[in-house]
Amino acid sequence: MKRKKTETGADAKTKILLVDDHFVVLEGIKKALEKEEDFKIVGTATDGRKAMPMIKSLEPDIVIMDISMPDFNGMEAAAEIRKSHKETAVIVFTMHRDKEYILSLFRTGVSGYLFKDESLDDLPIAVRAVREGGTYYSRSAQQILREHVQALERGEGGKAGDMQGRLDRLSLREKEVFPLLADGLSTKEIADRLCISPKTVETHKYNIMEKLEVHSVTQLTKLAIKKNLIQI
Amino acid sequence: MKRKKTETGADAKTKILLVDDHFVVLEGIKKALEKEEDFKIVGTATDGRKAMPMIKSLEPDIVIMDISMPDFNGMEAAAEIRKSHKETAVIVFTMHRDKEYILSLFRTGVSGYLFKDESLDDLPIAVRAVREGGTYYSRSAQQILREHVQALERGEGGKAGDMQGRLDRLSLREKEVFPLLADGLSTKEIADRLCISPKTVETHKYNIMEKLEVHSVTQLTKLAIKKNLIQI
DNA sequence: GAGAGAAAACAGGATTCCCCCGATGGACAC
DNA sequence: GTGTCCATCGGGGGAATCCTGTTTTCTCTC
Repeated sequence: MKRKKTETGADAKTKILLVDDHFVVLEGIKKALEKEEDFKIVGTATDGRKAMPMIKSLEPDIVIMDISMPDFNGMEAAAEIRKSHKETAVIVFTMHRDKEYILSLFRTGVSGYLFKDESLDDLPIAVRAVREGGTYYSRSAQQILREHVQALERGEGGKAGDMQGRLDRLSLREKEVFPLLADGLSTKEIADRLCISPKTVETHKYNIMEKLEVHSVTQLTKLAIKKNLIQI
Repeated sequence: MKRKKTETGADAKTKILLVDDHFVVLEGIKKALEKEEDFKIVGTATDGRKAMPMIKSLEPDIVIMDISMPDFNGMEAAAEIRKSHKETAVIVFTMHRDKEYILSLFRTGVSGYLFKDESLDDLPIAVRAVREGGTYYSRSAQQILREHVQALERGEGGKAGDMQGRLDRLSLREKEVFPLLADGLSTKEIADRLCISPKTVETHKYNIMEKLEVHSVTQLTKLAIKKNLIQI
């Protein structure tokens, strides 16, 4: 994504949308970015679901978002954005140092990855890098990526990240049903929430269990906890 | 803790120490409090261990801190502060809505409890309430406390209300069935393993769910993980 | 632009399991 | 010996399960 010089004719400010379920984090990011004159925070949202229509209407250049959020998490949202709004770049800003996350989000094509417990000074730098069409992965994230590539080059990885691969193979809808299921909602409750038939939910459930090769909901729960899709 | 009118002679500003492992949260809190003229943020720390000497040297009136931090978490830090620095009040600012946490911290005598996903506007209000010697629990935290008190008044909780008490009340056989259940074994599998009828296992299951006041196996799973009865 | 493929939605139907209640017999209590 | 708790089992209705289908709508592909 190249810097937009349209709209105002001259250098338009980089439009940024913030997505995080904690207000305090939204405020913290705002504070770090507001002093930069070439940025403009066009909106904030507290989960992925609320963010999607805002991306459509506000057309931000960059979305900065967390991974763990209620209702439609960062993994799902990132995939959706990369699919439906290719002009919008995604910077992930999270506490999760999980290799699986970083690799998975790298594969879906997020442009940046920074950690909440690292300095905020990197954030404007990351935004500028991404605005110019580049990427910015924090030192730790980079290191994890590098180690993975090196492992692959040593031929250790052939089919590594086995479970993550299986998780990635879930369809969008399945990724939506999975955490609800793992959190203990009944077929009917999920059906009501998604406004579909219980029979459909059953089918999704069946397919999810097939794809993940598990045979009980509790294994699903443990998996979801491990992947931080639900909280304990 | 009454407002200090010492030191500067006139109305001294309320001295506040912030403790959170995420810089962005520290910045967010700063932003929410800096505009208040009667507050002064005297320092920040990223975990409980680093915070303790700062409390000793800076003598803050109020410490605002998270629960989950590396090295010396909020629970431990709160207890230590209440023990060694009685003049310093503690406000917990966290994402954890866990009843256990709230009750436990209430017992150790923290003065405030607020959630990260709720409005930041409450934070200055809480600080003022605590400064004047009062307490401030957010709506949700209050509700959880209230429910607990009401349960006690109904005589439901001799000493309980907390999950450990309920766990203790499980019979021997139930304690045996519980982890198997939580680990995802079917009724039949458990029956085979214990050499009893599936129907008996069902009854145990029913009673366990009653005693623990949960309504799905996944909640059982989460509980068992939390109590380290099964591995993820 | 025809065809292949995946995704999402739903239905049928046999089977099994789950939820809730009731019942029995043993142990220990006092 | 009457109470209380524990472990054991059964019944019945309703829900979930496991497959196997069908339909529609996309998106690639060639």
